[in-house]
Amino acid sequence: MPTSGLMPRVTLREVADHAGVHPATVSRALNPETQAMVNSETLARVLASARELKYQTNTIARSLRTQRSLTVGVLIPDIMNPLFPSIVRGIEDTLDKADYTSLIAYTDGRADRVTARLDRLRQRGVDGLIVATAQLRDPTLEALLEEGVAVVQVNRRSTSRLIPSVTADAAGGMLAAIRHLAELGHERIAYAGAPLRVSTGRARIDAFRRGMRAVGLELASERIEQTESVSVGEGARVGRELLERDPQLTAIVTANDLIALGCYDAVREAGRDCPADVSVIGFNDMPFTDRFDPPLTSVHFDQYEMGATAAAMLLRRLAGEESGAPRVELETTLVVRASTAPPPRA
Amino acid sequence: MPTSGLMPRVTLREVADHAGVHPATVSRALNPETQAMVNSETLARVLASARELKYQTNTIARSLRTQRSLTVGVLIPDIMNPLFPSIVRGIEDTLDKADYTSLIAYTDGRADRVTARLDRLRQRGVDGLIVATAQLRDPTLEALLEEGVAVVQVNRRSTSRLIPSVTADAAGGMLAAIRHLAELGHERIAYAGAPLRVSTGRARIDAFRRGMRAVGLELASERIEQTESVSVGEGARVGRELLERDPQLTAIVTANDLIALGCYDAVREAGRDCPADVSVIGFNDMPFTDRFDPPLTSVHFDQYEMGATAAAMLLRRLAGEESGAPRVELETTLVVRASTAPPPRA
DNA sequence: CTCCTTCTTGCAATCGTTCGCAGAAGTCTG
DNA sequence: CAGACTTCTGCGAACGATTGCAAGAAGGAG
Repeated sequence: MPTSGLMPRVTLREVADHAGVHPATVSRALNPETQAMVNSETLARVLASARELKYQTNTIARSLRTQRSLTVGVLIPDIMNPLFPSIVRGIEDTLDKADYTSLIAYTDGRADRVTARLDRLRQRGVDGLIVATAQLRDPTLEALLEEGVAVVQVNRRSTSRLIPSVTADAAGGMLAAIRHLAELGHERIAYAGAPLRVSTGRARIDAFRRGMRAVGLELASERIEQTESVSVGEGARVGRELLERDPQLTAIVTANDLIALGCYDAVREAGRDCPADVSVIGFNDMPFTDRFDPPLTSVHFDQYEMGATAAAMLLRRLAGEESGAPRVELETTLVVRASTAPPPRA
Repeated sequence: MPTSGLMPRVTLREVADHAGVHPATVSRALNPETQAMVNSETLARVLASARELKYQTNTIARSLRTQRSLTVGVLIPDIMNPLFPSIVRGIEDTLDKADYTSLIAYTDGRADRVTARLDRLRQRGVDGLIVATAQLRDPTLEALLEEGVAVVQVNRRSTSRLIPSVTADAAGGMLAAIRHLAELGHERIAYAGAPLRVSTGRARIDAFRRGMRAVGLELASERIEQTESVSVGEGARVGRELLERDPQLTAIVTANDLIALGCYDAVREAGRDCPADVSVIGFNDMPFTDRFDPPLTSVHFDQYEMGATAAAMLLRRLAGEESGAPRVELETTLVVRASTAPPPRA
């Protein structure tokens, strides 16, 4: 009859009986907050009993009583995108230190799944949420805000200034990318962006435009295009489009490493070479970019750190220590590798 | 006063009052199992009330009462290893269909963290476990088995034949890899393996030995070495070692793509070229291997499928439909890319 | 010796469900 | 029309912890 499941078997009551005290006393003895209330002699006895019986608090029972689950929901668009494991890891580690556990939910970028996942998480009684799926205009998030749910956005953010967020500094990264290309001598620079309905898409195209102006280069609308979704395939499609519209372009700046990979394909299909004929720059500097062929020049930021600070912000909020809605922007730097080179001589 | 948390606010009792019935009736009406017990008229009324009040069951309360959390713990050595996101995704998707949720825990491959994570999961009352961290001799797993906990191993497995597992067919993959090299004309083939304390390390070196014998090639012990851990750095170390011991070797078969990447580095450092001078073959065929420089020839298996079948096995076990301990081996195939070529002419 | 603190512990209610048991209708059979 | 049977719903006790309240003991002040 091996079907005991993993539920902890020894209860508070049993420890109490063993130590000859009331369950309430055991509860107090085991909780650091209330430990001071109990006589040091009894405390020792209770602790000994607990250890002997290998007592473990039943989190479920506690949560029911205290109305706090010590659990945080994490909404991720797609775990297959190599950007997210590092972020998740940062979240996980910091929550862990505060005895919180994270419940991760994947949405595949589909809005209907967002609500479904959200309901699921709510049913499980999460105390707060970290959301990496924010749309620029996101009614779902605003509804959560209305309800007074603790929410923090990571990587992407919505227009609502009331929800805290941790994002990467698009302006700095883009400017560095464009400067780098300009210094190499590029002039006809194209942009392959992410969908405008998410903040990263929006912020990065804005940053691209400003950056081009800043270095005094021409902004031709035929050299700017967005993908429908963030994927290698879409990147290839847009890359082809750009190369067709302006065969003279010598560089493509992208909003994302996956899109950049797609552009590699497009360049190759057009019978050209990266970086000899066309330079390509990515964004995010996801793991293994240095291994690609050619190694990808990309805008880098600390992804682990992004997750960690988002989690820390949420914890502060849950502890009631923070009531504002800070918008943290993480520093970005350009990592130059081999996908960028001087333009071919005309 | 925005601190309501995410706990569902409307309770069964409120729905009952609204519908003019007893809470127990609402409970029965909402549970598919017991729905048949309630009169269709009352059923309709209760359902209407529930919908109107947007009732959502409080999973925590239910779990406390039923002693089942509908939660499964997943132990992963390292989420940063690109092999695991796909597996996790497969697990997640199949659990989801059965209304189970997964609690993911990362161990960083450290044994002490395994027990800590396990205690954590147990406190949270998981119904079963999917373990990707198994050591070949794993007392922890055996202890769990003793306790009658439902456990399934994925990717790696321990020696205990009592615990179900889903792994990749090492023999088939290795043989295909060696055949491929032999056909290209290689003779001095080296092996860079994973640690022998995990089953993948053990199984793959055995498979390598058998494969070499099968095609009639010499098995020189100086051309066989294992890493201490599964990482690019360790792969490079072992690669260097192998190249130093036998500078004449023309191919390296590895137990893992990360190790293969390390071998790329070692080959390059030795002033040689892959694949012109040294061919390299990986194992796992993780995402983006086709993007590496050169694109990596690797032994492939369906990682998503691996996670999915492991989850399905656990679910069956939890439903009491399965009492044996099946050991599923997933088919492996060699994906030939550009890291393998004929050996240089002597 | 009484009154008032301070410390320590026990009592019992509560969190939101589920489920065994029992009872109230209603139906059927002979 | 009595008795047996089915169908439906309510009652109340769990599940395992936490916590406000009260009470007993001990000690000090007046």
